[in-house]
Amino acid sequence: MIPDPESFEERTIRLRDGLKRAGIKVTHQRLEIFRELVRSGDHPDAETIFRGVRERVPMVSLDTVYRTLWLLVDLGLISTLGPPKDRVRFDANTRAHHHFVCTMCGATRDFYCIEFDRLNLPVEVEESGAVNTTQVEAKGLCRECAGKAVQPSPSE
Amino acid sequence: MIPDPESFEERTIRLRDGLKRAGIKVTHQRLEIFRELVRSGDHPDAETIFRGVRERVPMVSLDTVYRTLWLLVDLGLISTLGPPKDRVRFDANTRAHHHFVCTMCGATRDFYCIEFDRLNLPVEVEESGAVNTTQVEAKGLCRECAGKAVQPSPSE
DNA sequence: GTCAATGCAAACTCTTTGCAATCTG
DNA sequence: CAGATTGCAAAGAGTTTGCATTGAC
Repeated sequence: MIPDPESFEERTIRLRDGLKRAGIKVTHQRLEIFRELVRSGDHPDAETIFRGVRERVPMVSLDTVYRTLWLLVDLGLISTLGPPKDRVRFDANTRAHHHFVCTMCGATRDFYCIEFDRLNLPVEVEESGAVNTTQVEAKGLCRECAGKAVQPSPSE
Repeated sequence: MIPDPESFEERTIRLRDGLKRAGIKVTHQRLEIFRELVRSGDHPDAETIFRGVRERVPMVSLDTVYRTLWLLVDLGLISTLGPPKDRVRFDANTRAHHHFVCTMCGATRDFYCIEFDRLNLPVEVEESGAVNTTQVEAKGLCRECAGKAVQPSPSE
């Protein structure tokens, strides 16, 4: 089982480093919020992180959790699942299919590829649960956004 | 280019059929909301669908759009992107990785597979945009949910 | 000591719900 | 015609913001 390519300690150091490099203060709350997120195997929402952090930092408030998480997203130290700040989106396609997702605008288009419908997964995945289907998400810039050609803030 | 395995007309018929079979009335609004969703190549949120439908059914209201969309989701005629009714979820893992997602509780765990990081895509995908990375989402039941062993309503 | 960061509470946005009027089958 | 469905408006949830106090550097 390969749970993590980076240890807990390594990640904490990476966080401190990332914050300092951006000239941002390393507070107790930020550390604990990040650690709570790292510790959680699945990918929790803000409220779940909040509850976890509160056990060690009882004074922490939910809005600090939100602010910290978005700060870390902006710094590229963490990310969100799916398009950032999602509203619910709907899909009229009930067939097995895959998605092209624009990382800029979030536009998502279907494509088909039978091979992708049931990919051969690494054995460790079985530890998480029983897989029924696989779906590929191809991420990139859609034509419209590529046309705009406005590079978002390059982080490095 | 294989834009759609099913034509617009076929899908409309499928909708009528699905509604009737469930003993649910086929209203003008439901038809138009569904058609608007089918027409849209990317996967719109409720408000976008609302704006589109309103051009042809000016009286339609946003809450009807929501109600209809969730109705169709319940009937299995459409689906949502990502876990239904999502809050924003966060990911502390900045490395290339893939996800196991539980279709029941939404728990999402990372796994690693270098082959999946850059899959060979069908050529038509290029029409949507320039792909940078590929990410695999393996869907199934996590151990906890499998333990509960409560089968959700089997649709067929 | 200075200025960013926090906690609180109120605001905001997206989504859902209750009810009388309307429309489908 | 009966009962489901709609539109309206108001409520609910999740998330964000303004401001005085607290804490990191």
